[in-house]
Amino acid sequence: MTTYSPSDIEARWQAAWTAADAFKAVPSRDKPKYYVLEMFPYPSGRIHIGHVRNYTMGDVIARYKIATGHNVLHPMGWDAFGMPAENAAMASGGHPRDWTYKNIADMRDQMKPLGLSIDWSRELATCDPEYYGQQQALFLDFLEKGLIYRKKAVVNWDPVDMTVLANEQVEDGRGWRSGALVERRELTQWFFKISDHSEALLAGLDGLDNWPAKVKLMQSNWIGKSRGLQFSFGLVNGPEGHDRVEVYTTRPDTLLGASFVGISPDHPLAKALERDDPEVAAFCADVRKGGTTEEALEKAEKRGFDTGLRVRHPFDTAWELPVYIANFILMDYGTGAVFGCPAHDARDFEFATKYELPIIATFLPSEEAEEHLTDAYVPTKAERVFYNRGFAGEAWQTGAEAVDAAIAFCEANGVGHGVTKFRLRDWGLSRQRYWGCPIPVVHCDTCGVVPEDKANLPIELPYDVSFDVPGNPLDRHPTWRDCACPRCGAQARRETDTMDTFVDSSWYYARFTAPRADTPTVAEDAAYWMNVDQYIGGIEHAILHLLYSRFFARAMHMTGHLPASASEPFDALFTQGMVTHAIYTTQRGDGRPVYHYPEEVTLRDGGAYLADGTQVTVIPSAKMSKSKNNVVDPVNIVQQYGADTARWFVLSDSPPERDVEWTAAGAEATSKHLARVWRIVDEITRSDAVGDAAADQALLRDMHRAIRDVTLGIESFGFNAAIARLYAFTNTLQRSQASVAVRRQAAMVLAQLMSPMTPHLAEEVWAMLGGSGLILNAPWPQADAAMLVDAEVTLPIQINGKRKAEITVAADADAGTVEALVLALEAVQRNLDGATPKKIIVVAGRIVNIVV
RNA sequence: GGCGGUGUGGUGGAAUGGUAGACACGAGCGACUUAAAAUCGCUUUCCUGACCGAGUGCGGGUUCGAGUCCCGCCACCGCUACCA
Repeated sequence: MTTYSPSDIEARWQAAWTAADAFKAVPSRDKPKYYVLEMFPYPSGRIHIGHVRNYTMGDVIARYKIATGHNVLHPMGWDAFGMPAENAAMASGGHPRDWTYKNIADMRDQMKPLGLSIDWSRELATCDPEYYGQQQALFLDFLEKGLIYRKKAVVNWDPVDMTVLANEQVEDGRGWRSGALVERRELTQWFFKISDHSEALLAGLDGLDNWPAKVKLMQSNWIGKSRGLQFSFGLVNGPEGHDRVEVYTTRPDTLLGASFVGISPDHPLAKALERDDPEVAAFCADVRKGGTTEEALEKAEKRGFDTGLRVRHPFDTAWELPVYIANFILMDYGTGAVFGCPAHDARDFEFATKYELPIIATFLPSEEAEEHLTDAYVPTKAERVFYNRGFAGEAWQTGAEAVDAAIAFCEANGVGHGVTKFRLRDWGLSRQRYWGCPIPVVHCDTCGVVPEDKANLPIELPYDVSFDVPGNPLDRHPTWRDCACPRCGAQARRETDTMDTFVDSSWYYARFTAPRADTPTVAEDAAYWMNVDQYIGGIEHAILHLLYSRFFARAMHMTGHLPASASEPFDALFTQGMVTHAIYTTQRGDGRPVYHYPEEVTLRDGGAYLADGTQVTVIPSAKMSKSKNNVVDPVNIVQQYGADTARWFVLSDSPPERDVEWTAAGAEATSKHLARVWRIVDEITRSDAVGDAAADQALLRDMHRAIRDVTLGIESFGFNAAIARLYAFTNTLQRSQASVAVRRQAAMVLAQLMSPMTPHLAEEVWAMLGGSGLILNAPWPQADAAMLVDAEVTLPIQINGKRKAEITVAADADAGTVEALVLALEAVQRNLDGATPKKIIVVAGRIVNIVV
């Protein structure tokens, strides 16, 4: 062979790894274990370049850990349940199962050429009965432990598709697929009691030192802990059965600024009024109909309905406040009722202005400040303000102090009590769909809701279903639904709801430790492999997936499926950025955009043009999207340049947490660089040059520095920095006049340092240079500390902070010596121009600064 | 609205408070070649012929020394949202 030929090299080394069973993970006490996991993919049918980046990062870590003597677990699976499979079945008449397994096979075929160090013997799909049967076992254990319960809940119901929709599937009040107006329906559904663990899930974040602060913050905001006062207003003229309105507030210090009470249209009191008053009913119906999208809410005007009811202020029974039903009050937060304090809340201010309600300031920025407000005054709680209508604490205090004082005062005076609330609500897991894990319970007329016997698991999805009629096919299946009650044996009905697919992904990391076991986990294996040492995935899963997984790990511990030490299952988390690509667009005559494929566009003179010379607008760094014609298909890239080029490119240039832009020129350049490495090595194998000792030393010194820098780069997820360093080391090697023996040694180290990123080329080069065995198993090179120390250092010399000269001195020269040498320099004397230095700062090995 | 992040050459981006622009892309020049491609070498922040000088979004500050720390703005991006 005379040139670098990736297709040949890559196939050969992948076969060698497979033959050696190189990635099979087997527990062993000889080495420390290391579990690296990338978020598993949804089997859409095509891998995306973003997957390549995600899995390459995991692979770099995995291969580096193998080289540093770890026993590595690096598994792969498929998040295989979910709507797209059913949508495909509805659209083209196939079966979700066939569609899914076909996609899995296709994607596996696309992934294998990437040469990832995956233990494929542990592969699983969440739609395998082997997997979801164990998930059903978990469900039953959770149910028994009280971690799951049933309650009525309002859902978005699509009357045409006869299905429940997630919030994000509702667009402008209509179902995203059917376009039908979505109704709010109350259904009895299953819930995980995740809210019981709010405090623990919040506190647990503190220990996650190797998680991005951003993700922890997002979770913390989502859990939403708040401290406030809950109390009730006495109703003066309430309807039958209603003598008070319970409210929750985080600002009890503003109680004397109350000017109205607002209740949600879904509040029991509103519902009571609705029954007798058509006007109230009309208002509530109108509000409920309003769009639920963010934009609609943003623009929605504050609207209220004066019920005519009055409440008494808790501090002054003569003081009465009106009760409004208002469109901006949510039933499912707090108590579904608030007291409005227009002076210190923007929403209440807008509302009060519209309905001409009093605006009473309770605190002001200063004692002299104007009491009449033109806008809500809402400083942060940490700010110290003057309470002109304070009732607890000092006149001058921070909002936080005032809240604490107000709660204490109210409790002492029998007005409500301080409470801690969480925003986090219980996790509804019921989905009225076919392609999901069946909920293993039975409805019996005599026994009620009865859990299935574990012996009957898995409750398998029936294959003989059709999607030609809207609704859940399980609901109308002729036989599957009918079963015997596990308790009394009488004829009963199976639950036809299936589980939210977030359930599937909440414990797969644990299942990977014993993927074929006939229990959800095996204590021994879980104890050995857990926790995940490094988890890698997209920031889009920062909240739900990671929070649910943390909850599941705790619940699995409570039910004996995981050790307590695995309650926080992911020791370290890394969230990687996307791979983007420019969009090329021109305008049609009617002004609508036309998107062009990258291969149709030529770049020249700083502009982009079509073949006919039309100038093209370039939108850089856009998310890849089929409709914008800017998707780069990894399969094409691997065919054209090889997997090593794709892997190297997605890691280079940009820091891993940031987006990286795929450019054809960049891929081309990467490929050339890898070919250059191959050529350098090829030349070394045919050379017999005798170098000089100085060149040998210089090359070896840079080699040891490269070992240090690349090792640090990989360990700190600085893959782009590691790659930059490898370029530099390659340049040094190429230009080196060192002897063949030393250049061979340097080239072998280069191969090792490159091996996590470009494993195939590394193996090839290693073999060419006469390395023994697989480079994969060769121990990671160690930097020799003695080679990292220079005898001399070059220091920049600044005068008043401006660089004016430099000096090379012995590395261990003391400050006095350096100072004398510096002052003697002609360049320094010239720049000083006769002035006397006031002070000379010598930072050893760094810099000299002369102050005049 | 809230929370968070980011602003550095033509481009992607480097820089434990210590020589700003590593490394790469692109561009330019040269060598090799009949020629091109490939390859190799050199140049490439701005101003200047060169020196000098200026320079990390803008304005201040701390420091012997600031891209980095602090204060106040501006712009862009992400997440989140009537959460009482």
